[in-house]
Amino acid sequence: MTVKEKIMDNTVNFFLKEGCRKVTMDEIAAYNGMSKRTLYENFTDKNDLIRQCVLYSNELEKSSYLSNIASQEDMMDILLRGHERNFSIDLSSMISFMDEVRKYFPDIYRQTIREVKEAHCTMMAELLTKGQTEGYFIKNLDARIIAPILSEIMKIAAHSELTQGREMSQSETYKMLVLIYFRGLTTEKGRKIIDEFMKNNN
Amino acid sequence: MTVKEKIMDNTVNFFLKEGCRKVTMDEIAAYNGMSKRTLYENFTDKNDLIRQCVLYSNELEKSSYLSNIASQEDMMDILLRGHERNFSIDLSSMISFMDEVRKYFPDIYRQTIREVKEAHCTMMAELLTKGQTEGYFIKNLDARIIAPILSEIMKIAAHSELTQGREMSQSETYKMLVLIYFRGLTTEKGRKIIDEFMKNNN
DNA sequence: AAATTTAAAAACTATTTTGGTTTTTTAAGT
DNA sequence: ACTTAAAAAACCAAAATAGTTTTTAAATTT
Repeated sequence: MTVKEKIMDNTVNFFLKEGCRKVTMDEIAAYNGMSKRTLYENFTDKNDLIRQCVLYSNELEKSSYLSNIASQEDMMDILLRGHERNFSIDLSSMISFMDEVRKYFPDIYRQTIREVKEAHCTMMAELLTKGQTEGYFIKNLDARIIAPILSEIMKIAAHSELTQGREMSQSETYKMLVLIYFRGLTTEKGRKIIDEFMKNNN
Repeated sequence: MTVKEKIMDNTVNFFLKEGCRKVTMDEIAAYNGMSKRTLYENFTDKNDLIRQCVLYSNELEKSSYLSNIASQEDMMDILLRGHERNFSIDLSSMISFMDEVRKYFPDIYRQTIREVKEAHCTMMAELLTKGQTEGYFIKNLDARIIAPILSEIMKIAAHSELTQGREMSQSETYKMLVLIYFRGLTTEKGRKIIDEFMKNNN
């Protein structure tokens, strides 16, 4: 891991905790245990830093995805394991980070986040197709429509007012939202596995 | 239909088209073909007008729902017919109207829209339960969780950036989002009907 | 141990952002 | 049409912050 990567790895976490708008370069330098000078030797300015952090976290996600695919695992395993991970981590901080970028760094948003989203949709589409060829999902689905819907659905559980003021947990909501949607995509074969999973996880 | 109801009926449409924030009382009076004086004889102020318009449109929806229920129709018919209507009307204007109320008339939002939403969720929950007792939906579902999720899901199709910049229609998106989610809720019996419907509507 | 390199700390400036004030415009209500 | 209240815009001063430069300290090399 290069110095630059270390900085990005560190700073992404900082951004997720504190947001990127109100965080100052002094604070970032302090958080990384270095002087501003060193920071500026690695990144031309704050925009550059944020942009590269976004790209970096996308790379991490992508490589995790690739290793999942490469492992040639069963589609349903990938799905349910990913699902378990998704509602254990704090998706909402990532989402509000993204929202802040859109609002206060529109250039970065246009250039970077859009393509990150595209990448995400591409992954989803590939997974979907894999599931179809393995016989878990019904055939008459257009991946170009379903994939962005999936991205959107995942966002709601974390983001919306669904959980606020009600007596349901985020993981409960996530399950009923995402798992039920996936159940809607399944064939008999896939449904069995999801129903089994739900039986063991309620 | 009383004068007051006529005004509300008219003004709701106006609000849906133009929003309620920037529309002036002068414009509303003109739109209704009356003087401001007549308007103010029926509503104490703009807040009152907006509040009553919200309640009125909710009443309309509710009575349509009640007549559906009263007709003792098959659950799946209600669902699929309602679904067809939903993606033919312009849900998005209703949603942005609601958003404007939340933003600029928070008092009305707290007092009125919240209970409208509650009413909507109650209807959804009732429909869900009906569907369960009729054997279309799986049993192990908590209506208090599913109902608000359904409301939320319907919003996405109309509202989000899903349809923007992509080559898919809103109705296509709505179908793949809402119908697939419902499909996820179904038993064998309900699934047959949805699959039949999808076969005839693609 | 002196010299050299490296990076942190601190100091500094030039922009940006923010908070508060006044003026102007808009729109409610009579 | 008129009055009044409230919202928006324009404006300014003060604070905060990005980015640069200088100084200090510590590690490394010779």
